[in-house]
Amino acid sequence: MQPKSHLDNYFKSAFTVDNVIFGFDEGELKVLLIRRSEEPYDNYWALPGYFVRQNEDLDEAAQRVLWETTGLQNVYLEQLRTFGAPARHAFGRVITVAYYSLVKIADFTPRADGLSREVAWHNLQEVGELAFDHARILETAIAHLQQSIRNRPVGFELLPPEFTLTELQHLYEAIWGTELEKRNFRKKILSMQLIIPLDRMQQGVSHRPARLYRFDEARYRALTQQGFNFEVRG
Amino acid sequence: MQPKSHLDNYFKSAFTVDNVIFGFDEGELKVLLIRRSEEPYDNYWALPGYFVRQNEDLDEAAQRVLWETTGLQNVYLEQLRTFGAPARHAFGRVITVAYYSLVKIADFTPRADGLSREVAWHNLQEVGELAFDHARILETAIAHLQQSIRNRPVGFELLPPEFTLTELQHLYEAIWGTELEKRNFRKKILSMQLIIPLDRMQQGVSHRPARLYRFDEARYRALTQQGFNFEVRG
DNA sequence: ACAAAAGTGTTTAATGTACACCCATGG
DNA sequence: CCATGGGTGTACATTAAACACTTTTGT
Repeated sequence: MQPKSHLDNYFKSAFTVDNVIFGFDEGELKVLLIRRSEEPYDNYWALPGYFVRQNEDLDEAAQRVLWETTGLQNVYLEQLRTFGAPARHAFGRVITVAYYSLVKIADFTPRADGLSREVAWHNLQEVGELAFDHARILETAIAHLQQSIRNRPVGFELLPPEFTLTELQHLYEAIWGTELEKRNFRKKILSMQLIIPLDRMQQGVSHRPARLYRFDEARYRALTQQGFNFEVRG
Repeated sequence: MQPKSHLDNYFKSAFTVDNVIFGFDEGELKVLLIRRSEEPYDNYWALPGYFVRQNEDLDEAAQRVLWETTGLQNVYLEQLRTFGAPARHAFGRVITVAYYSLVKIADFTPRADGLSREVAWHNLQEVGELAFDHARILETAIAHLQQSIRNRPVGFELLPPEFTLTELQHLYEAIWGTELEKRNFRKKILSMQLIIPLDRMQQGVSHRPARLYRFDEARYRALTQQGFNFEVRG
């Protein structure tokens, strides 16, 4: 590093990452929030996030901070957008890079950690006031998710490796807040030939067990490069 | 401001904005680059960008910096993505918020300003080595543009207020690098009822003058809120 | 045998695709 | 009167949308 004096004034900012973790469980779309244990906004519900360290890449930081605030690990995170209004943080200039993700709640047991008093899944409708500009970040994330699931198979990256068609359908329904027609949904999804039927079946349900499928990632990459457009409509 | 000592270490970063300005002229898609007049990467071609001031919002900064480096003003800019690899800047930790835009080249006369030696439009194919990670930022912007023009009427926000259908079609063709069928393109665009035919015609062309249209922004907002999906295919 | 969700096919409507000619203007 | 791009309609193929019943399993 060889700082130049006329630039010194610029090296006085901090930046954070904030994670919007959508959880999908029993057909419900939820968001993971922490209750803060630090000023400012001590005790408020907030998105799990914290400062990025000097030698850390943004994606890494998002992973680490999520781990430190909620105990969640190895979550697929995607950068959403950066929020940087000058007065958004009381302690100085802090811009935040927002990430978002969608995980299957059953796979994760979040717990409060050093940087939070409490961690909980909240129904999207029941989110009250949030710290900082987190309400706006959350809105942006919801809008982005609804858009992006339309044209890219986001769902597959976020569902468990093996899933049933009904689970996949419920995911779309939860995100869009609409109902889809079972036969048409299946026809459309299967016609893309992007998911592979497995020999395994659902276990331990008290009705006819559904077939499990997995996403054909190799084929998806190949098709995408040829200009293929994955598209599911609401 | 009431800085807390245990957080002081975090307030040592700087952030910049970098603008990917796509220009559209005579059916060609180009990108606006500056030749830097400062270390690091003195003399290299780069995206127009600079440090964000302490009391400036990000969107504002993008506008200002574009003005200072190229003389361009009132350009529609949209946030693209933030790049923050720890070693991407030699003088310290600098993350950059990338913006992108598409302007009609004829409307703007960029000129070198205080922060650049030279400003020029480059064909996308003829961009050589760039400063910092700007090549990667440019790639990301291209991919994003190709995607986003599919589902949102980005073109309208970026074309001049009055345009012909052929201009609109050329825009799509330039971005996707494909040819579109004239009749079908028109049918599709007109069937959305999102553009309004004007009484005015093109002037000073040595062939039948084309009708001018303008985008119906109010109707677009109304439809979008009802879940309407603008879609044009390549 | 019943409850509960899985799974499947066909008809109709809407949309996309391919294609060729006349029109208005300037030079 | 010629060159140039503007503008249009129709037939055919593909895709979306609507809709009801049979199958498999656990209890």
